[in-house]
Amino acid sequence: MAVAADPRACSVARTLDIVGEKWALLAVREVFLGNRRFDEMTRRIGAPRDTLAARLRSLVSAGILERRQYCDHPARYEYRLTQAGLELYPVILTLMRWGDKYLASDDGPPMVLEHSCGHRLLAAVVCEACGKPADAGTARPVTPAARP
Amino acid sequence: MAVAADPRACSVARTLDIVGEKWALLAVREVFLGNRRFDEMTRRIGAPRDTLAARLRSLVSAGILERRQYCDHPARYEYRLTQAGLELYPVILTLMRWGDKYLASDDGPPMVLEHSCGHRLLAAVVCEACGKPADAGTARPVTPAARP
DNA sequence: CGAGTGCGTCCAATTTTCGGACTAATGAGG
DNA sequence: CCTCATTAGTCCGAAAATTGGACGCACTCG
Repeated sequence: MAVAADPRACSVARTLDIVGEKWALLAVREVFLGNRRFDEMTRRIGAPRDTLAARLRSLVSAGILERRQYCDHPARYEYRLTQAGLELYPVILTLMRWGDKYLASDDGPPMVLEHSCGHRLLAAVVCEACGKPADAGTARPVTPAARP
Repeated sequence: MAVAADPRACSVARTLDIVGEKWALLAVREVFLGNRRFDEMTRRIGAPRDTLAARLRSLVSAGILERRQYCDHPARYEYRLTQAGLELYPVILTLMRWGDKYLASDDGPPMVLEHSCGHRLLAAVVCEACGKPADAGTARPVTPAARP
């Protein structure tokens, strides 16, 4: 039998290497909320400027944000979401939903996604076939069969 | 006008205070995969034993995991998901899906969720009313109206 | 007895984070 | 002209967290 699998190489771990840190995801949240500028972000997030600057650099180099000049003379930059960044929405939404449910939320969701039909959008776990939302009860984790 | 809102109090930030760190979420992933024991976790996750021990303690005190004795004499403990922990599944799933899509995944998803009907479960953004999955195009972020 | 398993703790060295001060370029107000 | 405010960072020293490896203890198995 093979030796015990060393650190699992998995998509969750790889993703967390990039965004698995408080400030990173909060920076992405801020951009979603429309605050694309460094100063505003530090204020709304509460992160040390130093740390946020480092985080933004790594998010840019990971292709999640794009640093774009919006003013010439006192060259100023802002951050925008790339396609990859936009698709982090479900991650942020699921985190928010969990927090809304389990952590006293005296202020409610900081943001709401609206469907074209005008209703709220939620991040849910749904069945590929039925399309129906699944409760924890109806779900069953399946570990990929061990290779022979 | 009020002074610029200090660090936003939001569910995303509160949630990340607890699980917003690589090892924490990876520990939860391992328990989902059925590895409830300390030693096995350190091996599969690749975290320093010290750090993992600290993370497990904080996950327990946050009510996400439960530390339970499974052997008397050489008192041994294992970790199990509470209800709150179980409901982190969507978070892990969305992270996994993002990683599958954007980070070269030479090994595929490390786990699959199965619906009671036998099909795969996916994390999707769906409309609260229609229940239909929404593409990025049909979604529009709405910032809560600024209070007067 | 000696080795192995399981769940941690302890430690010293390194790395990160923190928060406040500081810079540089520009515009606004008096 | 002089000063203050804005914006996007950088620099710094102190404090905290992380790391990896060694160690401890309570067993069991052969």
